[in-house]
Amino acid sequence: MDTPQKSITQIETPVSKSRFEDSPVFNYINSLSPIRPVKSIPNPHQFSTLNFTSPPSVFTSPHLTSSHKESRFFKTHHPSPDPTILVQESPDDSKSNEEAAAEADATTEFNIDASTEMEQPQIVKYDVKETNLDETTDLSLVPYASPPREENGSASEDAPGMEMYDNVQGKNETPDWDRLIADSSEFLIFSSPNDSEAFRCLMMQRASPSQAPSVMMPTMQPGSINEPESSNASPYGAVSVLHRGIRRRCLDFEMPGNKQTSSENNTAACGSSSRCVVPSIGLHLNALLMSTKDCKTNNTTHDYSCSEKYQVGLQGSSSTLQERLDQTETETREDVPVEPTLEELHLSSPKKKRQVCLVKLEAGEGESCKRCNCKKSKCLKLYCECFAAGVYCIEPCSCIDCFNKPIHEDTVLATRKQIESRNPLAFAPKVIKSSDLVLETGDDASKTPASARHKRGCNCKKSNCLKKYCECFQGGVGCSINCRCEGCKNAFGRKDGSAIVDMEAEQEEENETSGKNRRAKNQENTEVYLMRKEESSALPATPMSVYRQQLVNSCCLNNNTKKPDNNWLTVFGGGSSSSGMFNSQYTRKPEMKSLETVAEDGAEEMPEILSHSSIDNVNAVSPNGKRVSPPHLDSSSSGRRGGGRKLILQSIPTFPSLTPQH
DNA sequence: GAGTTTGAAACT
DNA sequence: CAGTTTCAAACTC
Repeated sequence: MDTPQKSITQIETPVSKSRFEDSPVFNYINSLSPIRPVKSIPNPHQFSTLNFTSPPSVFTSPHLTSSHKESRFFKTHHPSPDPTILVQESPDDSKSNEEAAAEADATTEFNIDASTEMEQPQIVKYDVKETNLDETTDLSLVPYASPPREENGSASEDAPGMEMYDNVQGKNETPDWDRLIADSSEFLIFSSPNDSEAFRCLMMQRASPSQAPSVMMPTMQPGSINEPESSNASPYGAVSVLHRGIRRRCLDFEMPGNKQTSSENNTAACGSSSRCVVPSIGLHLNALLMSTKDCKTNNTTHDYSCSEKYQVGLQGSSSTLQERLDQTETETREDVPVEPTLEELHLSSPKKKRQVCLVKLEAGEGESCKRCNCKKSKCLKLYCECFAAGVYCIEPCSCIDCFNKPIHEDTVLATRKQIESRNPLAFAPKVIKSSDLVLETGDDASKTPASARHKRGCNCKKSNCLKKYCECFQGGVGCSINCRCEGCKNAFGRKDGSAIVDMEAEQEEENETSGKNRRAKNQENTEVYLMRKEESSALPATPMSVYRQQLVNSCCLNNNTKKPDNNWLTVFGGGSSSSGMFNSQYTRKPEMKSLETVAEDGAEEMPEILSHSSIDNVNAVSPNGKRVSPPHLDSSSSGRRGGGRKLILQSIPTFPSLTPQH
């Protein structure tokens, strides 16, 4: 198996690059398109600062194979242009070459991960270009990838949103049409940034294929590791590097509104709890699968929500990107006031922050709000929710002696690696949230516990799986045969396979033996349950579903080329990488075919397919051996199969072993 | 907010 | 692999 290093070497080698560009295929492709290849800006320093000795991806995780991170790397970079950096840089072309070079270098550091030779030059070019963005440009409006386009590109009118690129980007560059198209669709996501940064983040995650590795890796640049996070004033070369790690984290949670004023307080925004509102992308697919709930929840409890605008945007038929852009910008500015409210809500006090988070979490936003309170684990154990979720601890965390920070990257990586070696699935989503539609369909599947399952099952003894102590319950899924719980009364589905119980009945039962407080708590649980149930019914209508599929697709497809083994992890972006910090989601169009083909039931189907498969495989490959027996919880699956839904397991990309291939 | 309970994670 | 300890979240008062 090719090591990333190998690939990198190949890629970075000028010879390799030129060879590629000179290849008949390349020439042929060029001849077919009016688009002219953009030569990378000659930059002698381009790779000079590269540090190829950067720690093995923590995330060694197999998905890190360079072959997977490439394509959209620049997107990862782009969507989250460090506002700080931008501010520091000259907004116009007056920027000195030196600065540009420096930026290019910084970018290149990121690009180490990239392995697509073809993109190499473009990446560099883009980034250099990026520095020329008018600082007044709302970053949120800048497409992840702002493919530079050729000066006289004649296709501008044909491609919606091209004007946008013109406005935002400089010219002279060749657009990568494939990317443009893809980006356009993604860009639409931002149609209403304020409506749901969660949504946006989800997409960012999706659009940040290399996020996983890059999350940590890029920040590992020498000299940056020990750089205090507050060192905004340091030369932006270092800052940019440093901030990349931070930004990664911030990015995921950063709210659109923050972006707006990013030039002023972007740094602060990084520490802002506002991020916490958003489902951290890249995180466990659980969050993705529950994402529709996010919208629902947001609609009722927050100012920003998933509105139909997304649908409009997604459909992309009624308005051009530019229009969407303008609208978005307007909306973004209009919604600015919302931010403070949320901020207040979250920052007023740690406790409060957490509470809000909890609400979110309960609503299914998953790890996005992970905030720990670790005191002894240094946030380097799975006890730490942040660490477990694959995200760095952030300011709102109340942890003590925390090592789960970008500056301790090495430690984090090492620890993570260690944990993964012990249990490759340690960082995989605990709950494989499948379609909640099961509750709705009414087919035999509904007679069985939710198809979603806790990966390993719970082991509750006293909570009866009715409290959040129970991971199944917390994950909003029913207990399964995998669970070793006692007295299971999981409202989402009992271990014994009985149908989802009526929460109200359960409630009554509980109330009879509980005091008021307890009743209130149960009410909370009930709400969670009901919300999820509601979500089920609304699932098909939510635009999120579309993205869910995209996300899932990326997750799956990205690992498509991996060796067959551990399908489950493949599905989830590769176990460890399913989490924000280590997540790797790539989009490889050609590889999407298989899954798309499978997804005959539409967007909603994908997660389910994956989930089912996942479940099967999870148990099959359970590293700790605790749950190696084939799951029998698939009575639901079979039921669904009978229901006309095709679950083609073999179509699911395989998953590479989490441990480095030898 | 302090203390208790709980069950996963880690350890032996 | 089972038993025990540690840990931090969830929960209670």
